[in-house]
Amino acid sequence: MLMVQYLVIGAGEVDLFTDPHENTTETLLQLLRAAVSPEPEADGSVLFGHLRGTVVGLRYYTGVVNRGEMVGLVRQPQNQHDRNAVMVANIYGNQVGHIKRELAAAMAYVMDNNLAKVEGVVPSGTNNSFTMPVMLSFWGKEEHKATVNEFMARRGFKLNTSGNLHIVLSFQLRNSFDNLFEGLMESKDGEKEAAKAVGTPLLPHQKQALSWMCARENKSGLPPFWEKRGELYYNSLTCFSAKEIPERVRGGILADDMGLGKTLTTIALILTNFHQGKPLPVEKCVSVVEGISGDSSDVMEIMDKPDKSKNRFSSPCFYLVCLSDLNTTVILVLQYTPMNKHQMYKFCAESSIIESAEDLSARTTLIIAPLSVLSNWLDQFEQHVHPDVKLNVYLYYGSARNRSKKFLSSQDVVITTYNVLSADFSCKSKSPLHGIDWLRIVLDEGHIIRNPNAQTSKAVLDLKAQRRWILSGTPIQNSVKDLWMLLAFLRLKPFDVREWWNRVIQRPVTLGDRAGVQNLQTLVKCITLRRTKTSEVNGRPLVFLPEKTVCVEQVELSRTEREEYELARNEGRNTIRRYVAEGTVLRNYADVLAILMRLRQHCCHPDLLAKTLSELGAGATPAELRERLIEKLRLVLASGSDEECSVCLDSVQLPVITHCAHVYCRPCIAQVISTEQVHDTARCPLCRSEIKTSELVEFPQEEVEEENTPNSEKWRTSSKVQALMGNLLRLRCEDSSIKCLVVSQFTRFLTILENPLREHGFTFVRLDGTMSQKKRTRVIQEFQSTAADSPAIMLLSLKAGGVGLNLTAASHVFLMDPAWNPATEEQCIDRCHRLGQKRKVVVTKFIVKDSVEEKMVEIQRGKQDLVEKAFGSTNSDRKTSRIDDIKALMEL
DNA sequence: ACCGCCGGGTGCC
DNA sequence: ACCGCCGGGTGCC
Repeated sequence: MLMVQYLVIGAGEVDLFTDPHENTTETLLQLLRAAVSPEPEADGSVLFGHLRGTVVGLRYYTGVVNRGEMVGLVRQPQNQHDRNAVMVANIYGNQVGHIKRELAAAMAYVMDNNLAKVEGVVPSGTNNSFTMPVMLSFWGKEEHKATVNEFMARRGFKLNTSGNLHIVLSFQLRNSFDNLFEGLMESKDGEKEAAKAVGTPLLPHQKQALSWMCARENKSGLPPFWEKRGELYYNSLTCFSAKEIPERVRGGILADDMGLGKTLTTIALILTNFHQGKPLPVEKCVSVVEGISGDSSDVMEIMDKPDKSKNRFSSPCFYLVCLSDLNTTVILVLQYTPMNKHQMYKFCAESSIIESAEDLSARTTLIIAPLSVLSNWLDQFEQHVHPDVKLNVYLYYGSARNRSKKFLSSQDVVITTYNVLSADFSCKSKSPLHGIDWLRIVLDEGHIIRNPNAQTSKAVLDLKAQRRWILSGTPIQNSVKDLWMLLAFLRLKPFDVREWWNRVIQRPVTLGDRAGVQNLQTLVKCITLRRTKTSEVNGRPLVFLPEKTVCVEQVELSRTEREEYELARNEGRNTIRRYVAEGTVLRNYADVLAILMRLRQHCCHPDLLAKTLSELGAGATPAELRERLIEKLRLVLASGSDEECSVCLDSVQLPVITHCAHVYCRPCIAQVISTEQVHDTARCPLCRSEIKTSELVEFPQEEVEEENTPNSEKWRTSSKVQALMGNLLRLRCEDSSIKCLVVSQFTRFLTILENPLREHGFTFVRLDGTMSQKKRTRVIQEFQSTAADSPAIMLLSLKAGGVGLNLTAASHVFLMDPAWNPATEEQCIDRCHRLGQKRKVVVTKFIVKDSVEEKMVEIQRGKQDLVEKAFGSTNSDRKTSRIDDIKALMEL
């Protein structure tokens, strides 16, 4: 019940109590179910046609709509008068009326059976006080089109399939076009000085970001696409209007490239912008001499006059002090806290005395970050908060974490991880994080929540806060879809409800509508600040980064290696050729990946192959089948292909493999199965084989990658290893202080590389995904150390650690094998080519000549082009492009 | 007149 | 609702 109430608030500023006739809770639950459930995606839907219908009963409800406004159609199966009822609501969820009975009966069948989704636009608005027309458009899967149109026609409602609805739509879009620049009026150019409590001077672009962030938190302009029309506020995209000023998003997305100081800027924001633009009152640790010149007339004693004959500060006492510091005169209450030998005083700024109780209720900023960057946050607070300032930062992590709401909300900053938050959320009533009204929430690497089905995302969405920020170097990774969750988190109305997002942004964009793309851009620009490493302020680059050169070093295979490679290639090519001819490439995707994988391993080192070749025969028993599937799952995940789940189009989380060997996130495929099962047997979204929940195979928990360390007696080299060692030895001669990253997707290759490194007396450390957080931090510290005996080389698994890792001690990067996704490589390079790098960065990519690796590089290039075009690639595009990729890789 | 016509009452689902 | 529909009152022109 708690959840229901909260969601109601989340869906829009709905007044629960104005109209007793409205069954608001039920209505909104349905809207929200539509928003959260994996309804047939807008981008997969086709228009069946449209129909002019009638909305009746207007006089019974308070919801008002304008000419051209979009309305929501919600089934009301519980309606006492008619179980076919379809209610009409505006964007805030206020009921406008009902669909006329006969039409509602027909629509109810179509809607309840998920044959189509119906959307409405009211061409005339509520002129008439009794009824009004509504333009209904039916959307759904192609295969349901005929069924729906026939059914509706039989009931006497013939869908019009020639397009006059587009007139309505384009009218709306042109309408919004006029206001395109309104949201951009807010200048991003101003600079703001940070509060004194920030110990590190900000760079100009960081002051700019601070200024922008403060403005976003404090100013109360209208959100994008809203304008004032007389007494009302009007949304030009949905044509919705409201009496109350639409709540502005207090926060946004800081999407600067990594290395530009998002963390520092955020710390500055926390210290600089408390309530009403005033700095956060913080405890100051000052010595007696500095803090108060005892005779100063500025100091007014207000309590318990200290006995001057004794130690002046022997007992707790309070002073009222006026200081002309911090640009403004501030009255401070000083409290002596006797436990610290350095004479600690607690300063409470004037604001905290005068402020209303309401403001005081929220003082804490909650920072949620991936585990890998937790320590970075703590370091940065340590580093950037002025040493005289005692900021209360609490790390909410570990089993001994303090779960007291009172304690947490008295902190200045609480830091936690997505996992902890998500774990707490699973028992929501007990989650202290969900019981606090935060001043501000900061999501570090906020793109983590872009899959709305993920438990973590739900946990994040359910937090209460006045201000919300997303920090992310890559806010859009795959498609426009990624953005929805971010906007929902920011409570960007009305797009936090999925239907309006789909109708106004997502569908127009996926259909290639230019105005749709414009609107999206406007929307994003309004709430996002993004600078890249190459951006400039006043004609100067933001940061001075040393030059970076990337060179490809071709590796020639030895004769034996070449022979083995060609053998494997021909065999694989025949298999894939057969799949292509049969049209079963996707059905045999795991096999295809296995073939490619083997070729890629051949290019690196023959010993990589040993294990994966142990293909079991045609296993007949379920146990054997399971074993093989686990093996394939391992293969798919280890292949570094950045496998994405075809349901959420995101990289797989909680991977499971189907019997047809396709990998999905467990929640995603479970949802697909439960939805499809209702009418039919569930089918694999990729190859249409029948699938069952009970047959999903996941990675066994106990499965720990047992390193069959190739013992050094049997150790042999390979052409690629030789190429690397040649470079490393040369570099060591040139300058022994140079540090290198040696990167591979195959952790077993890293293990193999340990042999020649030891042989040649290199000191090295290793960082891969299997290491505990503690070990990681230690390894990074060791490597970053400038001590003479510190490691010169880091063996790094491509995906380890994720973004945010700081490896600036290295200036040379060796990418041992190409990745499918060039962004992964870029991210990896950026770990050393970032703020703090003093040397020129040299990146060497090893590519085996005449091999699958060369083909991969070609495809990479193609994908980057695609990424630059940004939007538009649909799911089916992806599938065909993937098959094309495979063909190209095998030169078919 | 087991009709038509008139005019008042009435009105979502 | 300046409608449609219902049902009661009414009944040549």
